[in-house]
Amino acid sequence: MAAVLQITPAEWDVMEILWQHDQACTAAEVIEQLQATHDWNHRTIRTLLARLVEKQAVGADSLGTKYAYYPLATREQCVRQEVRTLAQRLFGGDTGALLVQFIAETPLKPDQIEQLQQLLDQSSAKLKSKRKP
Amino acid sequence: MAAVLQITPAEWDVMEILWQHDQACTAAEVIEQLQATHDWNHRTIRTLLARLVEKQAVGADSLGTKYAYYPLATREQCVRQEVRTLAQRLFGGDTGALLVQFIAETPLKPDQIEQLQQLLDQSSAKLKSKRKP
DNA sequence: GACGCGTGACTACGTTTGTGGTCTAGTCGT
DNA sequence: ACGACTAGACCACAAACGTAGTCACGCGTC
Repeated sequence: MAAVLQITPAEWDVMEILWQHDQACTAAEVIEQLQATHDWNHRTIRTLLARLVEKQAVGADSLGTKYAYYPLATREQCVRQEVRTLAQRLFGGDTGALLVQFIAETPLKPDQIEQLQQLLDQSSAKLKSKRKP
Repeated sequence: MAAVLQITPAEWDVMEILWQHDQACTAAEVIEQLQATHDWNHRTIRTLLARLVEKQAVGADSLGTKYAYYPLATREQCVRQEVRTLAQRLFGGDTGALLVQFIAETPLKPDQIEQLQQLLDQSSAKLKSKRKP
Protein backbone atom coordinates (compact mmCIF):
# COMPACT_ATOMS: atom_id res chain seq x y z
CA MET A 1 0.00 0.00 0.00
CA ALA A 2 1.06 3.53 -0.55
CA ALA A 3 3.89 2.30 -2.66
CA VAL A 4 5.50 5.51 -3.82
CA LEU A 5 3.75 8.28 -2.01
CA GLN A 6 4.80 11.50 -3.62
CA ILE A 7 4.02 14.27 -1.17
CA THR A 8 4.72 17.70 -2.56
CA PRO A 9 6.06 20.48 -0.34
CA ALA A 10 2.69 22.20 -0.06
CA GLU A 11 1.01 18.92 0.73
CA TRP A 12 3.67 18.19 3.30
CA ASP A 13 2.59 21.23 5.29
CA VAL A 14 -0.93 19.86 5.37
CA MET A 15 0.31 16.45 6.48
CA GLU A 16 2.25 18.05 9.31
CA ILE A 17 -0.97 19.41 10.74
CA LEU A 18 -2.64 16.02 10.52
CA TRP A 19 0.33 14.26 12.06
CA GLN A 20 0.26 16.69 14.96
CA HIS A 21 -3.19 15.49 15.93
CA ASP A 22 -4.03 12.15 17.43
CA GLN A 23 -7.61 12.54 16.36
CA ALA A 24 -8.91 13.06 12.86
CA CYS A 25 -9.52 16.71 11.99
CA THR A 26 -12.15 18.46 9.97
CA ALA A 27 -11.10 20.59 7.05
CA ALA A 28 -11.99 23.68 9.06
CA GLU A 29 -9.52 22.71 11.77
CA VAL A 30 -6.75 22.07 9.30
CA ILE A 31 -7.47 25.34 7.57
CA GLU A 32 -7.46 27.30 10.77
CA GLN A 33 -4.12 25.95 11.85
CA LEU A 34 -2.48 26.29 8.47
CA GLN A 35 -3.60 29.85 8.11
CA ALA A 36 -1.72 30.67 11.27
CA THR A 37 1.51 30.11 9.38
CA HIS A 38 0.59 30.24 5.69
CA ASP A 39 -1.10 32.89 3.66
CA TRP A 40 -3.29 30.37 1.89
CA ASN A 41 -6.85 30.66 0.73
CA HIS A 42 -9.03 28.04 2.38
CA ARG A 43 -9.87 26.71 -1.08
CA THR A 44 -6.22 26.01 -1.66
CA ILE A 45 -6.05 23.98 1.51
CA ARG A 46 -9.22 22.09 0.63
CA THR A 47 -7.73 21.26 -2.74
CA LEU A 48 -4.57 19.99 -1.10
CA LEU A 49 -6.62 17.84 1.24
CA ALA A 50 -8.58 16.44 -1.68
CA ARG A 51 -5.40 15.60 -3.54
CA LEU A 52 -3.96 13.90 -0.50
CA VAL A 53 -7.11 11.81 -0.17
CA GLU A 54 -6.90 10.99 -3.86
CA LYS A 55 -3.34 9.76 -3.56
CA GLN A 56 -4.29 7.84 -0.43
CA ALA A 57 -1.98 9.66 1.89
CA VAL A 58 -4.97 10.80 3.90
CA GLY A 59 -8.18 9.08 4.83
CA ALA A 60 -11.55 10.79 5.04
CA ASP A 61 -14.45 9.49 7.09
CA SER A 62 -17.78 11.04 6.40
CA LEU A 63 -19.30 12.91 9.34
CA GLY A 64 -22.65 13.64 7.80
CA THR A 65 -22.07 16.80 5.89
CA LYS A 66 -18.32 17.00 6.41
CA TYR A 67 -15.31 14.73 6.66
CA ALA A 68 -12.84 13.78 9.30
CA TYR A 69 -9.36 13.70 7.78
CA TYR A 70 -6.54 11.65 9.17
CA PRO A 71 -3.15 10.54 7.85
CA LEU A 72 -2.91 7.09 6.33
CA ALA A 73 0.87 7.10 6.23
CA THR A 74 3.01 7.81 9.25
CA ARG A 75 5.39 10.72 9.18
CA GLU A 76 8.13 8.19 9.64
CA GLN A 77 7.17 6.40 6.43
CA CYS A 78 7.00 9.59 4.45
CA VAL A 79 10.30 10.85 5.74
CA ARG A 80 11.90 7.59 4.78
CA GLN A 81 10.43 7.86 1.33
CA GLU A 82 11.71 11.36 0.81
CA VAL A 83 15.12 10.53 2.16
CA ARG A 84 15.41 7.48 -0.01
CA THR A 85 14.41 9.43 -3.09
CA LEU A 86 16.95 12.15 -2.48
CA ALA A 87 19.65 9.72 -1.48
CA GLN A 88 19.12 7.89 -4.72
CA ARG A 89 19.46 11.08 -6.68
CA LEU A 90 22.38 12.56 -4.82
CA PHE A 91 24.31 9.52 -3.82
CA GLY A 92 23.18 7.12 -6.50
CA GLY A 93 26.74 6.32 -7.27
CA ASP A 94 29.07 7.08 -4.45
CA THR A 95 27.10 7.23 -1.26
CA GLY A 96 29.89 6.81 1.20
CA ALA A 97 32.16 9.59 0.07
CA LEU A 98 29.45 12.18 0.07
CA LEU A 99 28.13 11.17 3.44
CA VAL A 100 31.61 11.38 4.82
CA GLN A 101 31.96 14.86 3.43
CA PHE A 102 28.64 15.86 4.83
CA ILE A 103 29.25 14.57 8.28
CA ALA A 104 32.53 16.37 8.25
CA GLU A 105 30.96 19.73 7.67
CA THR A 106 27.68 19.46 9.49
CA PRO A 107 27.58 20.70 13.06
CA LEU A 108 26.02 17.81 14.91
CA LYS A 109 24.35 17.86 18.26
CA PRO A 110 25.61 15.45 20.90
CA ASP A 111 22.54 13.27 20.73
CA GLN A 112 22.79 13.11 16.97
CA ILE A 113 26.39 11.99 17.24
CA GLU A 114 25.30 9.30 19.62
CA GLN A 115 22.50 8.23 17.32
CA LEU A 116 24.89 8.02 14.43
CA GLN A 117 27.40 6.03 16.42
CA GLN A 118 24.72 3.55 17.31
CA LEU A 119 23.64 3.28 13.71
CA LEU A 120 27.19 2.65 12.62
CA ASP A 121 27.67 0.04 15.30
CA GLN A 122 24.56 -1.74 14.12
CA SER A 123 25.71 -1.59 10.54
CA SER A 124 29.08 -3.04 11.26
CA ALA A 125 27.57 -5.71 13.48
CA LYS A 126 25.21 -6.66 10.70
CA LEU A 127 28.04 -6.83 8.22
CA LYS A 128 30.07 -9.08 10.44
CA SER A 129 27.24 -11.45 11.20
CA LYS A 130 26.47 -11.73 7.54
CA ARG A 131 30.00 -12.60 6.59
CA LYS A 132 30.28 -15.60 8.89
CA PRO A 133 27.39 -17.93 8.07
CA MET B 1 25.99 33.67 -7.38
CA ALA B 2 23.74 30.72 -7.99
CA ALA B 3 21.66 31.73 -5.03
CA VAL B 4 18.94 29.08 -5.04
CA LEU B 5 19.79 26.70 -7.83
CA GLN B 6 16.82 24.45 -8.34
CA ILE B 7 18.06 21.42 -10.21
CA THR B 8 15.32 19.00 -11.13
CA PRO B 9 15.94 15.26 -11.12
CA ALA B 10 16.25 15.04 -14.89
CA GLU B 11 18.59 18.00 -14.94
CA TRP B 12 20.59 16.41 -12.19
CA ASP B 13 21.43 13.49 -14.43
CA VAL B 14 22.81 15.91 -16.98
CA MET B 15 24.86 17.68 -14.35
CA GLU B 16 26.34 14.36 -13.28
CA ILE B 17 27.80 13.89 -16.72
CA LEU B 18 29.31 17.35 -16.72
CA TRP B 19 30.73 16.91 -13.25
CA GLN B 20 32.38 13.70 -14.32
CA HIS B 21 34.47 15.55 -16.87
CA ASP B 22 37.30 17.90 -16.10
CA GLN B 23 36.95 19.45 -19.52
CA ALA B 24 33.91 21.12 -20.98
CA CYS B 25 31.81 18.81 -23.16
CA THR B 26 29.86 19.32 -26.32
CA ALA B 27 26.18 18.50 -26.38
CA ALA B 28 26.96 15.45 -28.51
CA GLU B 29 29.26 14.07 -25.81
CA VAL B 30 26.71 14.63 -23.10
CA ILE B 31 24.02 13.03 -25.23
CA GLU B 32 26.12 10.01 -26.01
CA GLN B 33 26.91 9.35 -22.39
CA LEU B 34 23.41 9.94 -21.16
CA GLN B 35 21.93 7.65 -23.75
CA ALA B 36 24.06 4.86 -22.36
CA THR B 37 21.89 4.91 -19.25
CA HIS B 38 18.73 6.78 -20.21
CA ASP B 39 16.22 6.19 -22.91
CA TRP B 40 16.09 9.87 -23.80
CA ASN B 41 15.68 11.50 -27.14
CA HIS B 42 18.64 13.73 -27.91
CA ARG B 43 16.25 16.68 -28.14
CA THR B 44 15.24 16.10 -24.56
CA ILE B 45 18.84 16.28 -23.48
CA ARG B 46 19.45 19.42 -25.49
CA THR B 47 16.44 21.03 -23.85
CA LEU B 48 17.75 20.09 -20.42
CA LEU B 49 21.13 21.57 -21.28
CA ALA B 50 19.48 24.77 -22.47
CA ARG B 51 17.49 25.05 -19.28
CA LEU B 52 20.56 24.52 -17.17
CA VAL B 53 22.34 27.27 -19.08
CA GLU B 54 19.34 29.51 -18.61
CA LYS B 55 19.33 29.00 -14.87
CA GLN B 56 23.09 29.50 -14.80
CA ALA B 57 23.93 26.10 -13.48
CA VAL B 58 25.92 25.43 -16.62
CA GLY B 59 28.15 27.64 -18.73
CA ALA B 60 28.37 27.46 -22.50
CA ASP B 61 31.33 28.71 -24.49
CA SER B 62 30.81 29.06 -28.18
CA LEU B 63 33.05 26.83 -30.28
CA GLY B 64 32.08 28.20 -33.67
CA THR B 65 29.00 26.27 -34.55
CA LYS B 66 28.61 24.42 -31.26
CA TYR B 67 29.06 25.00 -27.59
CA ALA B 68 31.27 23.66 -24.88
CA TYR B 69 29.21 23.06 -21.77
CA TYR B 70 30.65 23.00 -18.29
CA PRO B 71 29.17 23.17 -14.80
CA LEU B 72 29.14 26.54 -13.06
CA ALA B 73 28.20 25.07 -9.71
CA THR B 74 30.12 22.30 -8.03
CA ARG B 75 28.46 19.08 -7.15
CA GLU B 76 29.11 19.80 -3.51
CA GLN B 77 27.26 23.09 -3.72
CA CYS B 78 24.30 21.48 -5.37
CA VAL B 79 24.19 18.57 -2.98
CA ARG B 80 24.36 20.96 -0.08
CA GLN B 81 21.50 22.93 -1.56
CA GLU B 82 19.33 19.85 -1.98
CA VAL B 83 20.09 18.60 1.49
CA ARG B 84 19.32 21.96 3.00
CA THR B 85 16.04 22.17 1.13
CA LEU B 86 14.90 18.74 2.25
CA ALA B 87 16.11 19.28 5.79
CA GLN B 88 14.07 22.45 5.83
CA ARG B 89 10.97 20.63 4.75
CA LEU B 90 11.34 17.54 6.88
CA PHE B 91 13.10 18.76 9.99
CA GLY B 92 12.72 22.51 10.05
CA GLY B 93 16.26 22.99 8.84
CA ASP B 94 18.02 20.51 11.10
CA THR B 95 20.56 19.10 8.66
CA GLY B 96 21.95 16.79 11.28
CA ALA B 97 18.60 15.08 11.69
CA LEU B 98 18.46 14.49 7.97
CA LEU B 99 21.95 13.03 8.00
CA VAL B 100 20.91 10.58 10.66
CA GLN B 101 18.12 9.45 8.36
CA PHE B 102 20.48 9.20 5.43
CA ILE B 103 22.80 6.94 7.33
CA ALA B 104 19.91 4.85 8.52
CA GLU B 105 18.76 4.37 4.94
CA THR B 106 22.12 3.74 3.36
CA PRO B 107 23.87 0.40 3.25
CA LEU B 108 27.46 1.24 4.10
CA LYS B 109 30.67 -0.59 3.34
CA PRO B 110 32.97 -1.50 6.21
CA ASP B 111 35.59 1.08 5.37
CA GLN B 112 32.95 3.75 5.12
CA ILE B 113 31.63 2.79 8.50
CA GLU B 114 35.09 3.11 9.91
CA GLN B 115 35.63 6.48 8.30
CA LEU B 116 32.37 7.76 9.64
CA GLN B 117 33.13 6.44 13.10
CA GLN B 118 36.38 8.34 13.10
CA LEU B 119 34.64 11.48 12.00
CA LEU B 120 32.10 11.13 14.74
CA ASP B 121 34.83 10.65 17.29
CA GLN B 122 36.42 13.85 16.11
CA SER B 123 33.13 15.68 16.26
CA SER B 124 32.35 14.58 19.74
CA ALA B 125 35.89 15.43 20.85
CA LYS B 126 35.45 18.86 19.39
CA LEU B 127 32.20 19.33 21.19
CA LYS B 128 33.73 18.35 24.50
CA SER B 129 36.72 20.64 24.14
CA LYS B 130 34.43 23.49 23.28
CA ARG B 131 32.29 23.02 26.30
CA LYS B 132 35.13 23.30 28.80
CA PRO B 133 36.90 26.61 28.16
C1' DG C 1 -39.97 28.74 5.08
C1' DA C 2 -36.52 31.87 2.72
C1' DC C 3 -31.68 32.93 3.31
C1' DG C 4 -27.03 33.17 4.04
C1' DC C 5 -23.04 30.27 5.11
C1' DG C 6 -19.88 26.52 5.34
C1' DT C 7 -18.79 22.10 2.94
C1' DG C 8 -17.36 19.26 -0.55
C1' DA C 9 -17.35 18.53 -5.88
C1' DC C 10 -15.90 20.15 -9.99
C1' DT C 11 -13.36 23.39 -12.78
C1' DA C 12 -9.75 26.74 -14.09
C1' DC C 13 -5.35 28.56 -15.03
C1' DG C 14 -0.50 29.84 -14.88
C1' DT C 15 4.06 27.62 -14.11
C1' DT C 16 7.32 23.96 -13.93
C1' DT C 17 8.95 19.64 -15.61
C1' DG C 18 9.56 15.88 -18.78
C1' DT C 19 9.51 14.86 -23.38
C1' DG C 20 10.12 15.69 -28.05
C1' DG C 21 8.96 18.14 -32.71
C1' DT C 22 10.10 22.02 -36.45
C1' DC C 23 12.95 25.40 -38.65
C1' DT C 24 17.17 27.25 -40.18
C1' DA C 25 21.79 28.01 -40.83
C1' DG C 26 26.15 26.20 -41.01
C1' DT C 27 29.57 21.63 -42.05
C1' DC C 28 31.33 17.92 -44.51
C1' DG C 29 31.72 14.29 -47.86
C1' DT C 30 31.73 13.52 -52.65
C1' DA D 1 28.77 22.89 -55.74
C1' DC D 2 25.17 20.18 -53.73
C1' DG D 3 22.80 17.31 -50.82
C1' DA D 4 22.77 14.89 -46.28
C1' DC D 5 23.56 15.96 -41.52
C1' DT D 6 24.13 18.44 -37.36
C1' DA D 7 23.70 22.07 -33.87
C1' DG D 8 21.18 25.14 -31.81
C1' DA D 9 16.87 28.31 -31.54
C1' DC D 10 12.26 28.19 -30.97
C1' DC D 11 7.85 25.77 -30.20
C1' DA D 12 4.47 22.16 -28.46
C1' DC D 13 2.16 19.54 -25.20
C1' DA D 14 0.81 16.68 -21.38
C1' DA D 15 1.23 15.89 -16.43
C1' DA D 16 2.07 17.77 -11.94
C1' DC D 17 1.72 21.63 -8.78
C1' DG D 18 0.27 25.85 -6.57
C1' DT D 19 -3.47 28.63 -6.25
C1' DA D 20 -8.12 29.75 -6.37
C1' DG D 21 -13.02 30.39 -8.51
C1' DT D 22 -17.94 28.41 -9.25
C1' DC D 23 -21.75 25.24 -8.06
C1' DA D 24 -24.93 22.81 -5.49
C1' DC D 25 -26.50 21.20 -1.16
C1' DG D 26 -27.59 20.75 3.59
C1' DC D 27 -27.81 23.55 8.31
C1' DG D 28 -28.92 26.76 11.44
C1' DT D 29 -31.27 31.30 11.92
C1' DC D 30 -34.71 34.76 11.68
